[in-house]
Amino acid sequence: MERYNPPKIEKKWQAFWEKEGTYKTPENQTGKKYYCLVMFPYSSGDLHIGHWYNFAPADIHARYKRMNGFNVLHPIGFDSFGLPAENAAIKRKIHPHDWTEQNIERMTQQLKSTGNSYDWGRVLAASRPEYYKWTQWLFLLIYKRKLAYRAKALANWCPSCQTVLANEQVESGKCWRCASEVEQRDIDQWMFRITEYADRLLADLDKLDWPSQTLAMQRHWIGKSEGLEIDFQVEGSKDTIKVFTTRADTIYGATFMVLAPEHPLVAKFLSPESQTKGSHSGALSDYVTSARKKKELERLSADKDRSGVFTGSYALNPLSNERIPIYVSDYVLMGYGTGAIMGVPGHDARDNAFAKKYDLPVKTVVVPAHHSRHPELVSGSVSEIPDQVRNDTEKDTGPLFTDYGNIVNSGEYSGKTSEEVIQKIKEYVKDNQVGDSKVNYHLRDWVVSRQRYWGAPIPIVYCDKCGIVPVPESDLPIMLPFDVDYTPKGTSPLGTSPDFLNTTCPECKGPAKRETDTMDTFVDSSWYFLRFTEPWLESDPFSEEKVKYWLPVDMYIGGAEHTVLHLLYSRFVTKVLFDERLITFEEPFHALRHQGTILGPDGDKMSKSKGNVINPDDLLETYGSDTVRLYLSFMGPYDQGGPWDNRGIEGMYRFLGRVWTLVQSNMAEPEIATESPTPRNDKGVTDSLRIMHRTIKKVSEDINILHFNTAVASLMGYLNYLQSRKQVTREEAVTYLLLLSPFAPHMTEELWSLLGKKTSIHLEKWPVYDGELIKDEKVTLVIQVDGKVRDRMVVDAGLSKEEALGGARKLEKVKKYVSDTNVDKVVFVPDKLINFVIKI
RNA sequence: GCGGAUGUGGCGGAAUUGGUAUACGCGUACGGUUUAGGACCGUAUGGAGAAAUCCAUGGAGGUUCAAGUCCUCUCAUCCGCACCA
Repeated sequence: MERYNPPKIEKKWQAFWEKEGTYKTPENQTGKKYYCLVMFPYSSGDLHIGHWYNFAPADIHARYKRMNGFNVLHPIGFDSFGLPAENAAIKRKIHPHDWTEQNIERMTQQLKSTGNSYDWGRVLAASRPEYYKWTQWLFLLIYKRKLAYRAKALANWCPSCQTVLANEQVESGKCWRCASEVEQRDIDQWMFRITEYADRLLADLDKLDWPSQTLAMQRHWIGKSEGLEIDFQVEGSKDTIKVFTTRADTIYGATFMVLAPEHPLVAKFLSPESQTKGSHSGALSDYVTSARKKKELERLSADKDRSGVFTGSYALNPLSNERIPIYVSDYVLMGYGTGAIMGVPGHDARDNAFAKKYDLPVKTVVVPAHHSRHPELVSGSVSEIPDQVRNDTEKDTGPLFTDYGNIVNSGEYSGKTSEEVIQKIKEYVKDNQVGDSKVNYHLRDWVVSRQRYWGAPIPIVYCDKCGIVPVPESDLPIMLPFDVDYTPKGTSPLGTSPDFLNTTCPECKGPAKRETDTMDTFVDSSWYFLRFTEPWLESDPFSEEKVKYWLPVDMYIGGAEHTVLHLLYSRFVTKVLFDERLITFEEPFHALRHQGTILGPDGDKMSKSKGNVINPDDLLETYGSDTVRLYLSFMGPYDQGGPWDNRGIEGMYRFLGRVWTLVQSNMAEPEIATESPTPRNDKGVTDSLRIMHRTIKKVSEDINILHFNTAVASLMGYLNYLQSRKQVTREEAVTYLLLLSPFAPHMTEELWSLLGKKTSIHLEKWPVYDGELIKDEKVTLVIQVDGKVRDRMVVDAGLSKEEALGGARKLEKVKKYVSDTNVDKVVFVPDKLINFVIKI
């Protein structure tokens, strides 16, 4: 018998599969389908252990589905546009295109060495014209539907790299690359109107089989909040200040107003005519200037210290008619709501802190509901929650109470609940035209333009006569020019290519200039799952018929870091395509799972500086892909990850070695190497048959729900059994190899062929278990007295209560505690336990 | 602060509907095999105790004949978001 030599057999079978097209996606679109997708990797040129952990278990799942008769689509591709290519280009003096293609080449080799069952005929790369042509098409479609627009928007700007940064490239206010402080700049940007889909994106989350934390994060990101917009009149002026509030019930507690420094009215207060009114204008002007200059980081870190300034003006509360001072403070953000708030220090923590700092009055208008029987509170005759009716927590917070409760000190509204008063005030402001209902979202429109080279050019032309003109679809792709100066200089590199920049207007044929920004790479990845259904298609981005068959994705597996952006953008794009009637579904990913994070052996996050990085290429050389796949499956729950254990992987190698030996020892004994089913003995089902069918059941169910660790444990248990018996029938060997084949595709293929099989094990049918054969004939009955285990009895399954009791009472250990007279009652759970409950 | 999770041997972790806690692997110990080491095979392995037994699933209560599992409170760790009015 040859020794188990993974490098040799793995290369052999990888070549075989490629030659035979073993994993080619079936073209017939009849029968059940299964689309198993992993998040296509960025073409970094290095397949790290995190990729393996994402891809190998996903492949195990896909293989299982394939063997269960599904038409499986399990593709791979490259998310190959993006900033690192430009950085590499500058650093290594190699063109981003060449760098990217080299990386794709190298990663392809690495991916092939995993043994994953990809259909290599379907590889796509976002940076290739045949793909980005259709990304541009998508842009045009979104533009046509009036969901793309150009507007000034604040962008993260790195003054050192001279470029705009995406939000995810800003780490606590600093550039991820050079750690310079990031500035906010107003730049003309292309935006997608994702906010128009906010409600649908929120509502449809309920349809999805996604991890709860992912759903929660998307809900939070969309951040729907329902409230009222209410107008406050500025005293002695025609101006009104509109505020947004979700707590209209607290309006009688408003003792001041706050405007964001960027609020349009602030400029008015600074105007010469206003300045004559008071002495506040100098301070106001200084404050506003400094607040506007403040960098993102400072504003964020200023959360403890409330700063602000009085404008000198007053506003009138539309309900109470009270006169309240107007302040400016940067704790109010222009970007949310109306950029103005009513300050309710009795019932909002931030307003409370502000009031304390500037010595503004705090007024209690809501009291906890459990004090509602306190007559003074109900009548509204006290201005604060009396100490004697406060509980300990409330005493700590002083006059601050932020929950809903009962309304006091609020005129005709006193004595009602918060909910009732919110409703009443809504009616009041509508009737009197001082406000209306309003829904706000935290979700912002998606800024899709990037002032960078390595991305898909935005297919727009600027013409002096015709304005913004979309490029006709027939002119796509707008090729990314090769010969440009892509060193960062503050404007888009595409502008340095005159051939690219200068064009003719598609409408008037006059001279025009192209848009020089490229698209956010998240646009590339927002639709790639559709393209996989027919990546070679030249006439369209996808065929409606193929997409109808394959989509939505049945199982989407990838890192939790894409929980918000990629997954939200893909959902948005899918809904746009649905509205255009190009597809028939509204959600792209039916089931979603995230693999956990693998930590270094020391339990820390892997990093080069800590030297705790596990390199899969080294593992491959030592143990082979099958061992790595098995280890990744076995190390723990898939969504949990955890520290790498160098000794653990040794155990997996040993396990495979034992399988290797055991299956081959069977072949040396032809007399038991029969393919006929294991015979039943006279008594019925043999142990070996029962254990086999139980293993089939357990492994099948576990792979189906991605519980790879317990599936492997059960395969190990079965192996231990077979090994203890010291002989294996051919049927057992065949079944064992089939069950193991998704985990260890190379070794099982080798042993399969050594068993004399001529076709690939991976195209075989998955074993089916027989429910009748897994039932026990003998069961262990647990005998408890007062809930404590005292003994056990092995009995025939289905034994009656009477018989079981009779047997149990004869046991010595039971007799010690149980007499004929001291039993209060007996609990009997068939085939499980007897519990004697003793009289007290 | 808000949201989502997790807590079980020396370690990674198992455990349908509440019903044998610690499957499987790692490590360790002893034995076998081997010229030796490694590899391999076998046995044992939660803690205390001579034993009978008792104690153990972060902690404290509760429900139940019975709780890792259900309920209440609490502590710790991880992740995400965060001046969102």
